[in-house]
Amino acid sequence: MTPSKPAARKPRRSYHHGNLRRALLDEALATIHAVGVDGVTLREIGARLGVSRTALYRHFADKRALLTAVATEGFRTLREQLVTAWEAGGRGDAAFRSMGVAYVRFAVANPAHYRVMFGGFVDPQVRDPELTAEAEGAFQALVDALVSLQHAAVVRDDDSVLMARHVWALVHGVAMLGIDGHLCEPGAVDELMGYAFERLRTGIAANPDTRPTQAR
Amino acid sequence: MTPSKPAARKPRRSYHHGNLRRALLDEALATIHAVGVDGVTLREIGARLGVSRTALYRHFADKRALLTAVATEGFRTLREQLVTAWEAGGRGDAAFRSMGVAYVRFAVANPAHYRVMFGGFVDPQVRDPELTAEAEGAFQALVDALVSLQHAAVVRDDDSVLMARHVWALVHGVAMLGIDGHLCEPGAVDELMGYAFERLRTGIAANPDTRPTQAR
DNA sequence: ATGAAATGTTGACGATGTCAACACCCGGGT
DNA sequence: ACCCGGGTGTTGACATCGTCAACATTTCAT
Repeated sequence: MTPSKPAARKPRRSYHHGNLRRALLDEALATIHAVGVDGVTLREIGARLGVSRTALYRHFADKRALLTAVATEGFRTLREQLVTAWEAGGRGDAAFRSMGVAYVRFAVANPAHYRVMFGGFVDPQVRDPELTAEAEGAFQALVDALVSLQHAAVVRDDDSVLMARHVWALVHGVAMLGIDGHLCEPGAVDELMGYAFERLRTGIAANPDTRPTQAR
Repeated sequence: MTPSKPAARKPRRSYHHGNLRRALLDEALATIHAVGVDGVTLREIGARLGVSRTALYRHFADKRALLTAVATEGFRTLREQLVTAWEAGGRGDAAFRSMGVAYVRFAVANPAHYRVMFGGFVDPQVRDPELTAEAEGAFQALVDALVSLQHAAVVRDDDSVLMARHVWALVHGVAMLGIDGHLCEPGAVDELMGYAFERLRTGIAANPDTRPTQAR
């Protein structure tokens, strides 16, 4: 590509690093956040940690495995923020909305990281089991909240998953459009989220008659 | 990365190629479709066209410019397919749903191309004007359809844009989740689309009273 | 203490994007 | 008819990158 930076080196006392795997993940994430995923270079990351290029190969199979691990951690963080928003918001209607806001905020605040999670850097067709598990964990936070919201209504599990997917697709779409600059006017993301959740709210607990399956 | 293919060369009679720019775009798109965007190599593409690497630089500033052009064409064909679905479907309720299906179908049928359009391969922060225009054209197809659907109701323009963005985020989210394998069960994408559009339908033309003005 | 396993290093290789310098070819002005 | 300028394609070279093989060092179990 284009030129490169001088790469600050950091010495280290012992031959072994201590916890290189952890440090590699942190450094990779920092780099992704700073200059995007294309700026991630095994040599540069190694240099920054005062370690040689290829040291990484004792902890990850290859570059993609590193990015997969970063993506996995992203899903974990995302789930934590979703759960926090849900619980801090009082596990009610407003809390659910607040989950959605937290989701989009995570994506917009860490666009490059979010892209690593969803941008196909990871997954040609073989899905990493840890990544899949963590991604499903984040999704489960949505499902749990929805189920909790509907405790009064009689709903089949399938419907909860479907609703959660609906919400997921929506916030994911808003996040992606936001990241890609398709909602460039200031406040457009928030406005859209407000509109979408208002639309959503009028159907989750209140109107079982608008459900297609008619579960009553 | 890993190995590579022998790269079929194609001779050519005249020194000049004729329409290399067009051929480069087609070949790039074919490669993207076949092996993904990481498989796109200037050398390989050149070889396939019976032309030397760097020939590309007479038609595009660099690799990214090529991908940007591919993304631009993606938005153009997407818009065409959306408009076709809308018109062929009779410009009514069903046609609108059919637009959504067409959108998701385009993404799922051409995942790698779709990723080039949205995956941030293009846009560090500087948005290409042609790309932006074409993307807005595709979005406009949604807005137009929505406005047409609401010809009876009294709606401000802002609301139409907002609704269109809502729909866009939704189908974009469904498409992305589908592409990324987060909806892996067969039929999950269609099921989700059905559910989401059922939800959508009950609010576009019918219920002006569910607009966000009043709470609860 | 000793050998094995874990961890880190160096050297090398092929592939890639890109630049500079050069070669070819077509069309318009004389 | 000439020629010559700009558009188009080529070759050579370079820096960078991911990765492998072979080697060095450290840690740990016995």
